[in-house]
Amino acid sequence: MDVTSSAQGSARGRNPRGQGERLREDIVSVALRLLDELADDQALSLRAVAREVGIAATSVYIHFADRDALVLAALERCHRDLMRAVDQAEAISADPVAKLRARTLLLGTWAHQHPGLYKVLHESTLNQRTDMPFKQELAERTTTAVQRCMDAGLAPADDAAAVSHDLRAAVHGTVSMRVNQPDLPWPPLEEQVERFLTKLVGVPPGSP
Amino acid sequence: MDVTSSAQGSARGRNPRGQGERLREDIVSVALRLLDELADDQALSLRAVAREVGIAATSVYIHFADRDALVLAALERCHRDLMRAVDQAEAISADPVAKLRARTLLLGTWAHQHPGLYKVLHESTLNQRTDMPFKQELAERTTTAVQRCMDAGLAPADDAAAVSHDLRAAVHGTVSMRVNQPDLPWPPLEEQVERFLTKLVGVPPGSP
DNA sequence: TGTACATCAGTGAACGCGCGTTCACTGATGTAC
DNA sequence: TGTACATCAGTGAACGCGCGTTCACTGATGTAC
Repeated sequence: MDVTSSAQGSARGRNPRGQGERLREDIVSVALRLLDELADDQALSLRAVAREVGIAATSVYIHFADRDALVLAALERCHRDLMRAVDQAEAISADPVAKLRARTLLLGTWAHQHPGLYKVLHESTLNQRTDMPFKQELAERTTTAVQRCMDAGLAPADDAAAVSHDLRAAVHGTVSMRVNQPDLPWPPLEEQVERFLTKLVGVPPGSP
Repeated sequence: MDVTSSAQGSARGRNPRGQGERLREDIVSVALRLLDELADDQALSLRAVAREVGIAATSVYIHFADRDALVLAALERCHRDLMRAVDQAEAISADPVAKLRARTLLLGTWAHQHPGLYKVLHESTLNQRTDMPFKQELAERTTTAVQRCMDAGLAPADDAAAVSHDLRAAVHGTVSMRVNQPDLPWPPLEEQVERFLTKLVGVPPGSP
């Protein structure tokens, strides 16, 4: 049996001088992995994170004030990564409708790949305990994407914020149902998203 | 200071012979109240329930095999009560569209009144750990309500199951967003539900 | 009518566990003189 | 070039807490004879 390494597999040495921030990144990465597995912010223990990183529990306090600060930092990185992925997906086409579709679908597939993180980000009780202002960016960008479709005449002119909210609600709803009851036989997400886009936003059906 | 009563206020005496089941109902009631406050099934402790009921923690085991069995029993009663409320709301009118609207709105207002229970019922990790077959009834009845509108010619004939799923997803989505971030300025639920009914189901707008 | 016994509705002490957090500490590496 | 000192990146023991669950038990009430 390998004595030099613990549960997480790779042995951790002390970081060189000036590189103490590396540990912070490692802690956040492990926290994100565990949060995705647990699908519940309250279930994540600081000690479990430390154990998995391969450090003493007390070392977490070098970088984070307390458990909640750690979870919040993890969710902030999670959100940043997600935003970048959405931006990339949108960039594949210049067509406003294709952009809106790509962004919407990416959110759906990301949730499918990271159901636990999706739940923690949008449904954990941390939302009640502290507010996460960064989350608003996602909503604003969807409204921008909807507005683009209207401006280009590809969707009937309307209150973009209201339409965007309807679309986000519908997509969040089906994604939430799929994430929370993964064993039920759900219809294909693509077709449902297409219906939401045509019925709620009013974009032409089946455009590229 | 009143020594005869504990935190919950009313002193509890032993139930008379043959009435041992009363305690079971009391435990479930308290569990529901705490679940609504906590909004998280994992956060509910058997000991907290016992404390609040005014009994020894061990007494819970007389009626429930373990903590999860208690939570499941509570959610089953919660669901039963909710179903009855929905049925009552539907009964106020004979018009299929009014019925569908009433049922949909009641689910929304119920969630607003019991945000914690809504979360536990639909978003808690208990959904992953055990399945709750009774929940399917709610979905089926919505599909029935949609089908009625189609049969009466009040909505375009379509796949009622798919339309029902779209409607439930949209409503669950906006309710979930409102419940999880209660401090954000949400637009009126009635108007949004009306949009979902007209755009997703295709019922005539503003009918009584 | 009396009494032994069964049943019922609970109780109290104890178990081992993992948790968040505090505290004083270690030992390697750089820096001022 | 040597050495005292500061800084950095962490550690280990300990705290008190609430938890789920097990176990042997109590004391009131009904029932058979």
